[in-house]
Amino acid sequence: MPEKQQHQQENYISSKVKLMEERCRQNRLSLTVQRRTILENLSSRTDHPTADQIYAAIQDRITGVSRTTVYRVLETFVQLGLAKKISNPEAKARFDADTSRHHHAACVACEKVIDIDAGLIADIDLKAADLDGFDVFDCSVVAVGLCKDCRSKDGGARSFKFN
Amino acid sequence: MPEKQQHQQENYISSKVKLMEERCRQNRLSLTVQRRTILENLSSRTDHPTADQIYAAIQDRITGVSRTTVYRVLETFVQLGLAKKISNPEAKARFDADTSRHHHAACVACEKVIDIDAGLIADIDLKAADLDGFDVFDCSVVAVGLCKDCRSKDGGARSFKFN
DNA sequence: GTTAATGCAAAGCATTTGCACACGT
DNA sequence: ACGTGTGCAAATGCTTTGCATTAAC
Repeated sequence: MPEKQQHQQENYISSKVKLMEERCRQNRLSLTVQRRTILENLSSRTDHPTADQIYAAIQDRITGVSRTTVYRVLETFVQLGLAKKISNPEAKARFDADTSRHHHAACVACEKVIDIDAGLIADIDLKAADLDGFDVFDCSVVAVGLCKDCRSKDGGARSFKFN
Repeated sequence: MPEKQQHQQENYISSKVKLMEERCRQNRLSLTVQRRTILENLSSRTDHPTADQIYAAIQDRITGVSRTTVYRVLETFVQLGLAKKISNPEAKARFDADTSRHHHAACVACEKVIDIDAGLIADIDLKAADLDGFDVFDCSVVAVGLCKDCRSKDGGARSFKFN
């Protein structure tokens, strides 16, 4: 890695860690070695690792970390807005007999999935995007949020606060 | 349900079943009660059920169906292009320290997830869509396909053939 | 000193697999 | 008859939970 790029990378990671420290203080969460190490690892990579891949990667840095901790810490990061969990609200496969192109909105509270009519959203044009040789079979929009019913029940409770 | 709507619904379901029969014959797959019942159930609903929800729903229609069969039949339907599996390529949570809006392309073969720069895709405008009171926190495009590497390995093998 | 976080082992779900039997063709 | 599909039970894999111990504030 060229020197300059490496410096930028280090800056990025340390600013991420600083942000975490700030948000942890705001929410009376402890600053632990595990949280720092996991965030450093996650910020240093762009491959969207699974919890287990992070667990494997930090073994040599902290001996004796448990998988459990990795899962818990990552969940905390998501709630603190420091990381995103992708492609998976509630890790269950859902099926749809409607194979025509349309989009989905998933409610984080009740797990309901509603359809969004494709005609009402401008066509997604992937042509301009750099897909690095990716051959796209299917492509759709996934919105994540709170449905009408759950919205009226709890104002969209976010566990932790941050700006 | 109004009479007319019910007729349309029944037509839709039976045409789905006919399509399945056609594609099963094309691929030397047997026409079984289970396949018919599961497809009828899936086509009659718009709530994107999980395998287990379908399993529960068909209990009174075929006593003694097994969960296993429901999973297997649904998988077959996906391969026959009769149904879609949504929000879940490989049911594993993946994390991303980059919380800025961007999109993802997931490879069905190697499970790799690559980023698509949001700037290169026209902004998704959900305003026109009928979201039925849904409060969207986050919204992104998920593309599913074959990455460059896997594309060169196997030509994008599809298990079954259909038009 | 309190409160919160960690590690361990065990439990919990969703999903898959191996194998014998039953069914569709 | 033959090949496929099904059901069962057990296995697998990811993730969560309860509880005692340890670390952070």
